[in-house]
Amino acid sequence: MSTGGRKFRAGSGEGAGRAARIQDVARLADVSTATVSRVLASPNVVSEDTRARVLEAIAKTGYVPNPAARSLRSQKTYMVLVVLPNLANTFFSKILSGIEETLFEAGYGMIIGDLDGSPEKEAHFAAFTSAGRVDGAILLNGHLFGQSRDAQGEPAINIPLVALCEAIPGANIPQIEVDNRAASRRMTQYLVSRGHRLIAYLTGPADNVLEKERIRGYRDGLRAEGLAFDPELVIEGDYTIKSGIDAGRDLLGRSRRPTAVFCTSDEMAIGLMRTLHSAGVRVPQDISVAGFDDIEFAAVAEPALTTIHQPRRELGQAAATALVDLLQGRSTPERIRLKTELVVRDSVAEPVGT
Amino acid sequence: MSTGGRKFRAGSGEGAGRAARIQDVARLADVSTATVSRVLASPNVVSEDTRARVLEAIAKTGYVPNPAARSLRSQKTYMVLVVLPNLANTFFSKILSGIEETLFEAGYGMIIGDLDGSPEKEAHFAAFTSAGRVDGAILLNGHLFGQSRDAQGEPAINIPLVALCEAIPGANIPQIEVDNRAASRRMTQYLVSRGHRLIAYLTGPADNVLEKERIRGYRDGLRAEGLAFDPELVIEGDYTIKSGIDAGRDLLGRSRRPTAVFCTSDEMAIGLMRTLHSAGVRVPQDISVAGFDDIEFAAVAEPALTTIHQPRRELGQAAATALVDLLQGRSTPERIRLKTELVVRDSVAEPVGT
DNA sequence: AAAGTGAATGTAAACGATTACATAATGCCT
DNA sequence: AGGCATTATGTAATCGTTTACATTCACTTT
Repeated sequence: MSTGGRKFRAGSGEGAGRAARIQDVARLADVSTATVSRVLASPNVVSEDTRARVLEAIAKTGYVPNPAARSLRSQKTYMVLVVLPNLANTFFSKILSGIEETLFEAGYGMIIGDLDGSPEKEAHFAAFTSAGRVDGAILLNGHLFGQSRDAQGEPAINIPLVALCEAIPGANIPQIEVDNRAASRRMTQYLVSRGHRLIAYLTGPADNVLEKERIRGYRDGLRAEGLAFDPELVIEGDYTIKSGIDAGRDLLGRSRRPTAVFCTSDEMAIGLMRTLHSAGVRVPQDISVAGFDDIEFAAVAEPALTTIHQPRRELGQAAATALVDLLQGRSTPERIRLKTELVVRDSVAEPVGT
Repeated sequence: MSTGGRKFRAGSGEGAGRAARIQDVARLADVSTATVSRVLASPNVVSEDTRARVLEAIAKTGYVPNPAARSLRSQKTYMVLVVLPNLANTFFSKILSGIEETLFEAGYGMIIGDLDGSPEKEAHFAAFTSAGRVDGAILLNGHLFGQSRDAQGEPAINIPLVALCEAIPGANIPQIEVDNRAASRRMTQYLVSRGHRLIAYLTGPADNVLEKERIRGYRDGLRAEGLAFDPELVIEGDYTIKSGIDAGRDLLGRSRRPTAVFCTSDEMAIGLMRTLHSAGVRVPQDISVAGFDDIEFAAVAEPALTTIHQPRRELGQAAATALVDLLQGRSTPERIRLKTELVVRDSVAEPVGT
């Protein structure tokens, strides 16, 4: 068979008849379509034997409700949009997994909106959402769809939203996150406790709410230990391995070299370690490196990375649960904070001469 | 504000009126709804000034077509399902990125179906698909939804499908993949060319079509170099870091230790290297390790991993393009093969004593 | 000038469910 | 026995599009 035209939809004639409709079921069970609908939506209101008959007819016909019709009438889509800054980022995969899992159990589908740094895409997903293609959304990007507002001053998007990981300032929506500030402080203090005095800080995008929290934690930790905050020691990255590599170069070019680097993502930490290693600088003997997230690769990096563990799957689950609660008219806490943990591995040691 | 009940849908009264419908636009532009619809679907058939008037009305009302209604009537959803075995697997992220990107440009949304090893989920997505919630699907899992068939013996799912990465035996659908066999052979021969004679092979699930191809390539390579295939040297994993770690333990326990290990995923290779390193076995001096995929972490692993590069984004794009072609009634090649490349880094060296 | 053509638009019937409202049947109470 | 809940079911309007078919009008063509 060559490259001829291809269509997979069943031909118009033939046996493979159209999918069964509610009518077909109704006819077969000798009831009205309303009853069939009720059997599915609120089984308790229809009598036991009718229900049995209908269910049998459903099984026999292989009936599955047409979602478009259902959605049109009931104004629900049973779809949730998950907006994230960068799908290719390892950090998100397990979170997505957790979201998907929970959503699935609740009968919702998940649509992924990968922003990938494009404002055009953001606009698209905003339109997508306001067009009613989803019942709700989980936002991992710290934005509120450009917060456009319609003529009345109402938020343009008025479906349930949940902010995950990154709080959205001024948005009156539930937030699921970890205590970034506390975690960051904890790591900073740990580094100090190991004898470090000159601790560089490799941050993600600085305008990031989450990063603002973390850098606060870093400064908290410094202050608590009686150390001064030095802006020169702060380097801005974008969470990627590459930005870790670049930061490493920057650091190596400096005369006053820190004895430790605290990175706000494991990927950056791993990239950084790569640069250091290639330059013959040993981790942790010459420079200690700490990460944030505890992605799978952190444990198998060489040296194994000391980092802050984020419960990624649980974060996803919590966000999805909150959203589903909202969607089903239940209440949900304003803010959910999950615990992080400092996991000590091999990338941090005492600096020489301490 | 405390944890009270929350609903975000706009209240029934008030200004924030319902979204504009096609009726509203039609009224405003003083045309019929049919004309409005035509302006959107086939602008060339409506006269220039009418079109202008309608477009203005659309802009003024902020009209966005209701997807459920559109879908109900036209029997299209503009949604594509992507089924994959494990969302948490790094290998897929960039593929998904490529798919999403291409789908997005063509005006399609992407729904992710994470199988996560659960047959229950597979059934769910099959039902989901046959319920007409998506126009097509990309299958990364090497299965065809349990190939259930309806009474007529027709395949249960009759929408356009595309198999990505993993060919689906017996399924008459386009396949997008790399030449696994050739790639595997290439790596094997490279290993031999570096002086290895005892090359262990860490495979993914053995019933996997893709793995069957790869192990063939491994045997091809061995044979071409005059070496015997030894089943004892084959270890089965599941692509994860953990299975690499386990395989490492297995290997270390052996009396007849291979000088090189070829792993069919980078994640396994990295896990394996971790175990070796922890046991004091040096890579590549004591044992060489090769991977497959060339994920981001391969380049920054320690030592940097010699591996087979798969064009992941391009694979995703190709699959999405093929599917969109199908969806729009165009033809698409039966099979698309993308090129892999052997990327030589630092994890393979000559064995001592060669 | 009658007939035929083509372009632009309108009319109204689908698409397949949900659900407010109406109706019928049953049992209970006084 | 008559009225009143209560329960089970049916009737039909509705959701917002798309699109087959009909109509109108302005030109050609013979």
